[in-house]
Amino acid sequence: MKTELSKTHLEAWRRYYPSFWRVYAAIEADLDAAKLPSLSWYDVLYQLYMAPERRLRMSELARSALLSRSGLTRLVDRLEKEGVLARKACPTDGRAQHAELTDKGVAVLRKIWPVYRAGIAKYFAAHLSEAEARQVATIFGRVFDAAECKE
Amino acid sequence: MKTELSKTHLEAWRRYYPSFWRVYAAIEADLDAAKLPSLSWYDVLYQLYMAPERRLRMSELARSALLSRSGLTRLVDRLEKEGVLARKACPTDGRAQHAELTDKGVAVLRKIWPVYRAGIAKYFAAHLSEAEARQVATIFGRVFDAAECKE
DNA sequence: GGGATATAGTTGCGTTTGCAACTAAAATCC
DNA sequence: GGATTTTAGTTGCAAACGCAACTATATCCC
Repeated sequence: MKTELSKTHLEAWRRYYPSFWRVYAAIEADLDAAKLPSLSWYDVLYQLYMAPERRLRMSELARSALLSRSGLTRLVDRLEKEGVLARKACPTDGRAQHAELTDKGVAVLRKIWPVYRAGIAKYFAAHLSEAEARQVATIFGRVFDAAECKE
Repeated sequence: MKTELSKTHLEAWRRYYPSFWRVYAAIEADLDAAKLPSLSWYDVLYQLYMAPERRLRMSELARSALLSRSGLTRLVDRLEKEGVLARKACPTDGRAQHAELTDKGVAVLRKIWPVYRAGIAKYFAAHLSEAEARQVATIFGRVFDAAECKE
């Protein structure tokens, strides 16, 4: 595994890293201003929305929503209390729980999305040409896949 | 301010956003495994290291280290307790405090950097050609600058 | 120059998160 | 098939952060 770092690559990181935080904070601020839940909610609900039967096991959800297992447990506690998802025991594995999106969850997702989309457009997409967007997708798709398995 | 979002741009976001979290988590994990302080420490110390006379006002530091003012106050509390920086009253403005990097702070910075650099190389740079790195720098420089002033 | 306003930093408090330890249910192994 | 190990999820606890309120100093404006 190579650990050298060219000046060019370092420069790329030095711009990429803080820009992410700014964009992220700006989008969160917009959601908050619209009295909507934060991106962590959206991430979980969206993963469920995409999943077959709108349900996932807790551990799968933790992985795809980029949270620790304990972090997810607490987040699902809050989401369940709000009624946007429900825990269901897994019929085939007594240890497992499924988190299942409710209709209310779908509705919440649909309320968040316009604001989220506008944030992505304003703080991110507005500064990329179509060609650049394609490149960014390619590059970070690669980065994402490589980071899947640790080390 | 445009808020439409092409499929291409959306796809770019959908790869960019989670890849950042994975890379970030992987680097933090490496730092933690090496019993080194986290990136938030590095960010603050590095900003001071780059600043004239290795010192910055709290509010400047908060902005450049991407933290809220209160968050910075607490972080500087911890850093000061570790002796890697020191608060100094500002001679020209009785309200202001300077955070000033100590020699120990420089030493800590130098201990963190090799691990951080290796993380950037492994999880990020290894997946970008030189040309792509230049483009990423250009693109996210633009994104960063635009996000400077809200709305 | 003195009262109103703005700015710098800190503090109280609540929220969110992760690690490590724990419980319970598979899966493995002899 | 019963003991051991692994896996799924939860819980105790502490760390880190942000918002709103607060204190102290500076600036503005008449």
